[in-house]
Amino acid sequence: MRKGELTHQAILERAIQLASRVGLQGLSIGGLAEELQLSKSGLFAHFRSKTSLQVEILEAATALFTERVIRPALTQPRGEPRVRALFEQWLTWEKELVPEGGCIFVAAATELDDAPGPARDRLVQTQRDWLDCLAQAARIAVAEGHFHKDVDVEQFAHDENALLLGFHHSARLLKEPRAETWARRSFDALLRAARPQGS
Amino acid sequence: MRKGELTHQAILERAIQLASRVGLQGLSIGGLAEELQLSKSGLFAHFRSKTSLQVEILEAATALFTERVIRPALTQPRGEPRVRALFEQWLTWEKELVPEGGCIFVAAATELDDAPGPARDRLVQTQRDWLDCLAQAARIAVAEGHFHKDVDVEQFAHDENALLLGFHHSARLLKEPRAETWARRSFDALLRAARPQGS
DNA sequence: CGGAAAAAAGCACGGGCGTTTAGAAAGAGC
DNA sequence: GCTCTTTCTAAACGCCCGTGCTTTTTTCCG
Repeated sequence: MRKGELTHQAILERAIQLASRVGLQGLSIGGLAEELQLSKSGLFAHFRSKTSLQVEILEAATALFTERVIRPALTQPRGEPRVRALFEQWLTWEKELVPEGGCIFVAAATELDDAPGPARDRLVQTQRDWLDCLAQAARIAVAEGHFHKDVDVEQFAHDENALLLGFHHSARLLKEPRAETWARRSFDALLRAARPQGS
Repeated sequence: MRKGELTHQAILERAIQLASRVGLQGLSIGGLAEELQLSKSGLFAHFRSKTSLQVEILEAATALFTERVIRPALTQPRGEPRVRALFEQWLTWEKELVPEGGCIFVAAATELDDAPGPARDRLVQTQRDWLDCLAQAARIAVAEGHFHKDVDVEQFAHDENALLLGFHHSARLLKEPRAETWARRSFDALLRAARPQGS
């Protein structure tokens, strides 16, 4: 009973890496099994279908994301510092994943946007939660007086997320060295505009 | 000699639609042939391999994009109006493609970012050209005095592109009704910041 | 209209896919 | 240490993939 759960976890860990590179659809059970030195059917037995494997990958990735990005940011003081930390943690998350394919959610987003099903549903929920998290941090910044009263926190969250997508695009596809600089500068401008009376 | 070129074109047209939905990798020759009521081998004969089919799809899509997005924008007056037009034309392009999977370049970007090869190379070139185009429009706006002198036009182009990616994400994955409003509002803010002395 | 050339179809291949089933190896608890 | 259960393997399935080869159909031109 313990051994099973252990390999199950190990499979998911490796699957997240592989899926980041080749996508959730591109990931093949045979290929994943080979990487783990496991038989195809042995691996398959852990998940009843490829779809549920995909869903479990997304769930495991969400848990990892929460721990690596959100939790550290929550240790920062309420308000702008925490807003900043969320952005920085995400950049770190993406950069750490560079060798293995970048943020899996970004990859999955365009892959699943036309593919109805449980995997898509799960991804949508994760993305909504993430945007809510960003918006909530901004809301707190308003409450703390770090941002001015009429900042539209949902718009702010959307803009912030767009910058993250832009970074992914520039860094991963175009291999643009200035990507990080650009992302930070844009985010600074976003913060500046949100603060009371300009800077 | 003429008939061949005709079907070749028809194949690419439909392939762009299909690839927008299922991706360049997900697109299968058999599936495409069936949609066109053509034999698999008959279709295959037009392209010597799947890779070159993918490259031709990207090239055809680039031509379409140039005609539908860039050319109309170039009819607008130099400076801010043209910058605006590029943004608006892209939104139109994306919205027109909604029923068939959204902008193929956005889909291909995350799909190919870890897949070295001719298709990726072609896509990178297209994206660089697009960013250059955005930057050049901004440069003209600076020259015309619509934007202030020390606007970093490459940063501007990057930010604008990030907003477009954000729109795609919100509209296609999250089906967010406010996506378009958000995108326009962000872009307005971008323009406002670029104009001499605030508004 | 007839014959050369081009285009499309038909068929078969080797291989990988997701999935199923039956059985071997390994682990757990008494 | 034996037994029962869990975990893993081996082999096979039907299916679709990209890709060649051969043949038939269509198109073009003198």
